[in-house]
Amino acid sequence: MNQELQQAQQTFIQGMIRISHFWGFPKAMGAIYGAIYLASAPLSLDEIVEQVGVTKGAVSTNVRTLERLGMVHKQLQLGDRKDYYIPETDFWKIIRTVLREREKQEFDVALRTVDDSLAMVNSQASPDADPEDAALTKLYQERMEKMKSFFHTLDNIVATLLALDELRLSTVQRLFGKTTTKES
Amino acid sequence: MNQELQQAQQTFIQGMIRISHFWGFPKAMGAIYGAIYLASAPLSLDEIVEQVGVTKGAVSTNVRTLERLGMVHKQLQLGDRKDYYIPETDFWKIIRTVLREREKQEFDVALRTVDDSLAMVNSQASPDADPEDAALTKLYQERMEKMKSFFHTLDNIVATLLALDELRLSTVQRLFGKTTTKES
DNA sequence: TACTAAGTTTAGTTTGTACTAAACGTTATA
DNA sequence: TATAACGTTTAGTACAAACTAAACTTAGTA
Repeated sequence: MNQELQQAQQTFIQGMIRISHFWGFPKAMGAIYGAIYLASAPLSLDEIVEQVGVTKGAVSTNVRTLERLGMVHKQLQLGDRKDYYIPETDFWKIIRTVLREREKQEFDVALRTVDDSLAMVNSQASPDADPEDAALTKLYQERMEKMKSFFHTLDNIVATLLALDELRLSTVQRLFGKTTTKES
Repeated sequence: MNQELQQAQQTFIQGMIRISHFWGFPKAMGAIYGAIYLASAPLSLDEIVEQVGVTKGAVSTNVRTLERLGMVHKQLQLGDRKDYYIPETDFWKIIRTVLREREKQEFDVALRTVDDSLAMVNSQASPDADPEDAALTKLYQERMEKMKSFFHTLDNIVATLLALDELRLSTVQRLFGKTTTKES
């Protein structure tokens, strides 16, 4: 590979590292995806090690996370014990998987926690002898209820996105400036 | 404050801690917002310290971040040197500020990095003597271009959200299940 | 002009987490 | 059945980031 290409690849991978880190994923994960994304052929674990410069162990775990998030796909070859990886290049698909695999659970937990604390307030046995407590109860109810319904709205938005099949998604794309769909 | 209310508050704050951590913010930040959000009156720094149980220094820096993100507002009182804080309770507003303050910059950086590496590929001086390099150049161009336009689309979506004023935003809310607008 | 009451800054510590190095399992091959 | 070629797991390390404790402003007050 000539110098310029190599440099372009390195810059690109640096970008992926930064993005990965920003979103709270391991930096190596971004680098690995970058390497796979710019590979002209499916990459084996050792080839990734070579290109990215982290140990096999780290690549092993990170590439597995990438697969769980639907960002890469394992490709086995008959008569070859190595695992090969190819990139998922449909970013809308990736977003949906990530939302399902990572965000959704955490949304649910957040929702549930607020629900729980609201339930605690509502289920107060004694009818607030202290007038100050009565006022506080009312405030808690209002504030928690407000956050609860906000989370519900978010949850609905995410659920809607997840329910959209690829065809419908292209509507979103058209709305906001179409992404090239042409595949290499 | 009676036992049940206190427990509800603690549960709620735990939830805020978790959410904060999940989104890559300091845990104390979530706790502090939780405390301010459930306060019946503006809280001073020392009151926050007392309720959340972290040192003044930490509260000072975290509360400043919260203010920058538009999640709380400083409220000064005449003849009182203390700073008091009240919560921003319009979550859509918060989302917009956070997008502007935090996400937007990072999006831009991501976009620029991909642009840069694509530029490197495009500006290759020599017209690829090696046919393998020529093929790789084409691949790089296609893949990088694809990601670039994806980021552009995302950028447009964010820009659109930021451009929406509150009135328009309520449309979004109505679409996906309305959030209580009533204020306490 | 010293003293107090506030918020901020900083040096040092703690802690969580990603990574390394190496041991480990497993499967194919000689 | 030993050896080699894989991927995985684990014990230990390194590092970044958040927090603590305390020094440092700054402004108002005795």
